[in-house]
Amino acid sequence: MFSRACEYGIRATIYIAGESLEGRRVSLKAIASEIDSPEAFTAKVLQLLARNEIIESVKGPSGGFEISRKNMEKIKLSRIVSAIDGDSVYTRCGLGLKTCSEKHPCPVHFKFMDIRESLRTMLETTSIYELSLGLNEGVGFLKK
Amino acid sequence: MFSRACEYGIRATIYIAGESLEGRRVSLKAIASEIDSPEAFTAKVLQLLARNEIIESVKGPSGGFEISRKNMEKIKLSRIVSAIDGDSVYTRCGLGLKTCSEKHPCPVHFKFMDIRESLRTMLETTSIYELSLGLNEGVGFLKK
DNA sequence: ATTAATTCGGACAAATTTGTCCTTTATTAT
DNA sequence: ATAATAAAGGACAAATTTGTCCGAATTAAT
Repeated sequence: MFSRACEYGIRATIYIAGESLEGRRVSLKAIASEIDSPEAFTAKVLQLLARNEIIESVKGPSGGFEISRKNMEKIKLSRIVSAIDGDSVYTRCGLGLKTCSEKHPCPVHFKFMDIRESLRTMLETTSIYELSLGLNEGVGFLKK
Repeated sequence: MFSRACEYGIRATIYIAGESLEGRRVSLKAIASEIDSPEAFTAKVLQLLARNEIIESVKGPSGGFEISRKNMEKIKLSRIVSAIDGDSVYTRCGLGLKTCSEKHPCPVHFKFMDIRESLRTMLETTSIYELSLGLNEGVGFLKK
């Protein structure tokens, strides 16, 4: 569904949000450890998210990553997915046809339409804030 | 969603089915041309499908690939997907967690559940036959 | 000012996926 | 039997994704 990079990105963002809600800024090291991802690779993903203004990064001692309450409410899952994987999840034909459309559908076009559409809706309406809520109450997990 | 190999595999199988319905066995060359895929790579995918008894292959002059009417009705999309991509589409956690489950859910688990489930249902109920029907009437397309 | 902590960014490396080429094997037709 | 045709299969190559390493830049604390 999503690339590894994207999975890490979503997990990292949710974790950062959870900590930000408690007033804590978190380091790369802590993030990679908490979401169980390779540190250096995760750094790249975080850079990308920061450049896309999904999270904020602060250099230097006591630096790290954070996300404002306002942003975690405003930013939806779809923003992260687009930033990392592009829009292929939404637009790519199920069978990989370049020109697939209502007017020129591949054989599975109408079968996939509803599923793709509900995925899109879900991604576009689910906020980071919402996803971070369960975390501190131990309802949702980001690793084993 | 699916790998390239899987996309080619589905397109190829649907094409073969469409031709088999008209009593024609088709060559690798014809398949690759008709579904607009790289020939040698498509050959590998077809081998895999044949080994999984999704299609039948015949060597020698006037050989090629075909699929019986009975099989195209019996075989569902899910068989092709499993054969080529494995079952990750069904089982892999949306965020890539090894241990995600109802009891130990990732933050998007319940958001994804319905979508994943309807995808599974769709794949498990859609037959090759069904998908090949539109083809010869020009309703569905396998390339531009 | 110096040092230490931390992200940034570039270059590289490994793994996986995608794709090609060529020889072998099976089958048909002559 | 022989030749021609087509898939099978192995080895290799290219592209992409995933992952690592290390020095540079920035910032905070002393």
